[in-house]
Amino acid sequence: MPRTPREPRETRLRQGSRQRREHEKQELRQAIRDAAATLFETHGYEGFSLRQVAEEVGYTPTTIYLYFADKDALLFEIADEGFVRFGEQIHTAAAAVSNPVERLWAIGHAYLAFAEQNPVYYQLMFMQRSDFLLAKREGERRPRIDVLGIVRETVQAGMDDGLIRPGDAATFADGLWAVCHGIAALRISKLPFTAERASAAADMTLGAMLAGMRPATG
Amino acid sequence: MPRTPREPRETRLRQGSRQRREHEKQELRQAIRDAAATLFETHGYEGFSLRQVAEEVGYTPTTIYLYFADKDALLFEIADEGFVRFGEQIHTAAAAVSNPVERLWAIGHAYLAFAEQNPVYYQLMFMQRSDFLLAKREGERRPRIDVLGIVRETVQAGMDDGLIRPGDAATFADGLWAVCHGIAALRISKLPFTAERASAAADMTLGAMLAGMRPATG
Amino acid sequence: MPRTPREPRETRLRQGSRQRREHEKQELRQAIRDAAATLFETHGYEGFSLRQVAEEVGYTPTTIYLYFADKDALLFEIADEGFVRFGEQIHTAAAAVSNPVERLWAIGHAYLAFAEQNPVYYQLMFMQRSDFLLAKREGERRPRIDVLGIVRETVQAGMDDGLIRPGDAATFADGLWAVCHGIAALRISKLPFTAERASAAADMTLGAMLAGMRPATG
Amino acid sequence: MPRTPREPRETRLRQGSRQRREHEKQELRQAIRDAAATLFETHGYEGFSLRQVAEEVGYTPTTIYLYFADKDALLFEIADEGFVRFGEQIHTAAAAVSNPVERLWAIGHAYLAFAEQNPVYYQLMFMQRSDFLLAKREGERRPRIDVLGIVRETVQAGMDDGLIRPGDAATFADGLWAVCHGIAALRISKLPFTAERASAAADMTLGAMLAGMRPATG
DNA sequence: CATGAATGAGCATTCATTCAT
DNA sequence: TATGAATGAATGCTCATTCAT
Repeated sequence: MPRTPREPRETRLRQGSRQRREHEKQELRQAIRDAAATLFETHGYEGFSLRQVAEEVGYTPTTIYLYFADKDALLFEIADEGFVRFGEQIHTAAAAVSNPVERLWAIGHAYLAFAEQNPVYYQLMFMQRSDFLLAKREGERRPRIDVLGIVRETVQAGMDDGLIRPGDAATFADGLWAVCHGIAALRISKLPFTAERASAAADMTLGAMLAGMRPATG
Repeated sequence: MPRTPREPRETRLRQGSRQRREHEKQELRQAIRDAAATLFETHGYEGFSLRQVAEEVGYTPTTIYLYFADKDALLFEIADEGFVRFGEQIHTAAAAVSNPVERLWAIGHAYLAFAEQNPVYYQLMFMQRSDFLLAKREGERRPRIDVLGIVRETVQAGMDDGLIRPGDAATFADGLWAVCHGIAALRISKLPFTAERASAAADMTLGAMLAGMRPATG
Repeated sequence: MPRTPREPRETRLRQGSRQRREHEKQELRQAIRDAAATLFETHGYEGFSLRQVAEEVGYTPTTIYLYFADKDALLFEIADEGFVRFGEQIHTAAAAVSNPVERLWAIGHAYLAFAEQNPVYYQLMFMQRSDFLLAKREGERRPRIDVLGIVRETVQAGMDDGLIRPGDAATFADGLWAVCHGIAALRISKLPFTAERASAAADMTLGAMLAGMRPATG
Repeated sequence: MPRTPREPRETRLRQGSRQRREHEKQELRQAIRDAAATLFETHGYEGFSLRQVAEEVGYTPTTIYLYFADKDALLFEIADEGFVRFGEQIHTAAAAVSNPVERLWAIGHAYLAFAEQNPVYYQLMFMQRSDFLLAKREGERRPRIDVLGIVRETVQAGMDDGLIRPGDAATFADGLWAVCHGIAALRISKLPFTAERASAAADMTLGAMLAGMRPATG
């Protein structure tokens, strides 16, 4: 068996060490994000400070700046992570059904499920720092899924198929967004909306808009 | 850098105090509230500080504490005033029409008009400090109008009259609230929703829920 | 003896107390200025911080802001004090002699004496924060003496009297200023200029400009 | 506020490092010095930081310490370079004329020209860090030209030739230095001295000292 | 009723420097 | 030779709040 030429030992070590370090680095980076999200949840957007994040992860405030350029960059990255996850979940839900109306139901439920399960992210993405939503960053990492675009297309398809009363698809999509956002926001704002009550209101409202089609899920 | 040196805060305060004699004793409380409301509307929730309120009314920060327990109490009164105005506007709009469906249309439009015209208040009341919504403070002065209750009753009346498809009136009311809040919140969060687009989405969605009844107002 | 009507005791007390307080206030204010000047001398302009000033006077950094609006205001006030003292000393020296050339000698010596005796002030006024020199403040306390103007007038008088070779009085005045500033600045910059050496150079140079007139003072 | 989030410092550094391969090993020291000088000229004394220098040359801050003991050492080299250039320019100007008085004129103008064209250097060398002027560091590379010595010798020659009124040559030289430094410093301190006004004052004053000899240049 | 004086906690950010690798 | 990770010390400034008067 021909001996596979190997890198000298030292090089291997160095590479291994580099990988490990890179790994540790990514871990701390994630730890910072997590701590930030936690604190964000605890103290709210206003009472969220880099110092506390640093203390939470057990590092000096200065250290945070080794991983994130500034407070905004950290927040943006959290939001960005949220956008990606959000887009994926919506996309997955939408892809599971083909009938336009059922797909809109699915999207609506996925939207609300995301907000329910990730209130911190949702809050940052759509309530506190909605400016991130459109911010074009230089180093934009992963392409974001255009949720509103998907909804519009689906609405248009539904109208074309005669499943949805004809009208302006964009406006209809906006309406769907508003409904979902309204319910999510009321939930997050800790208004006296139990999950069940929110769910009932959502089904009721979406049902009215989608003309009595039964929800695809639950 | 040739920055014109500022006077220390104290001096600035003293100058402000010259303007104050106009206020009679008991009017001070109201003056504080007014100044607070103005500043709040100008600087928003985060940029709202007791010191600035004090400076604005021409009194010492300490003095504020003679009239309000703390910053939160003052903030609560601002919100409270918002709730009162909000309730009045909704009530007025609702009282103008008797047909239940038309009344719901009217309420919806009044709701959105309030949010559009008083975004800072709306934000405080329903987004930033929604905990105020139900908080019963000792100093609660005027009884608030129970908007959601009115909506529920109106929905129930509509169902009773056969104008609205039978169902749970409370849930229907929640749905209406969610629609309105969703649109208001998207507007306020500066998402790319022009007033026109928001209006169209509102009419579209309310229209779907209220089964094609025409809006009472343009 | 008619009893001089007196203020009620309480009022007298209050006034006394107010005066005392005002006095204490002015004392602390001066203490801050002094501490600032000291630190400025020790650490230089760059290494001069409000926190250190606070520590020096034994108060919290916050307290400084009760007396000065910000760092710049404190520095400005120190410089301002310097300008006043500077102007007075120059003016006094100038007023003591009437012959224009002797007066210029006197002014020159007074200038250098001020710089020698108040290096911190001189440095702030003419080297580090020369922007203060022309800054128009709202609350300008005392009118500053226009030293350069006096020099110009005196030069002009000297030229009119045939004591100084005819020419542009303003340019001549600028030259005198440059000479004095040069010597003062070299001294302050701790260049290897003993006081004697500086004094000799000053007399030599002024002597050349003022055509062999003997210095009015030592 | 929709601020485009920055990359963390580390990432920025890594990008810079791509450009670096061009530097050969031993040239790095010079590269650092060059970058430092540029940054120093751009940001001035206070705004000059090792991190920025490192970023500029595409290396880690730590690396700088392999070439320079600390920030001060790097700063010293910048000043040193300034002293060399300064000495060369003065020397060149002085060598161009042989008559002592003309030579002094030439030196004076060269002095002021250097200050005018390299204000940041002049400031560092003669105002901010005049302690460097005499400091003998180990790494002192090129012998500096003894400008003051040249001036003294030239003055002495002028006195010997009967062109300058007899007196102490060293004191006369000090006076010339003071005049030039005064004008340069007033210019640099941004006092309201236009270049023309400074030039006129210089010619006036030097003229008085050098007894009416015409300037060698312009 | 109102103030003046003062505080302690907090904030984002930058910097020079060190140490193990 | 060079780096990556981390730190500790600063800085200017603002804020809500307290306490004695």
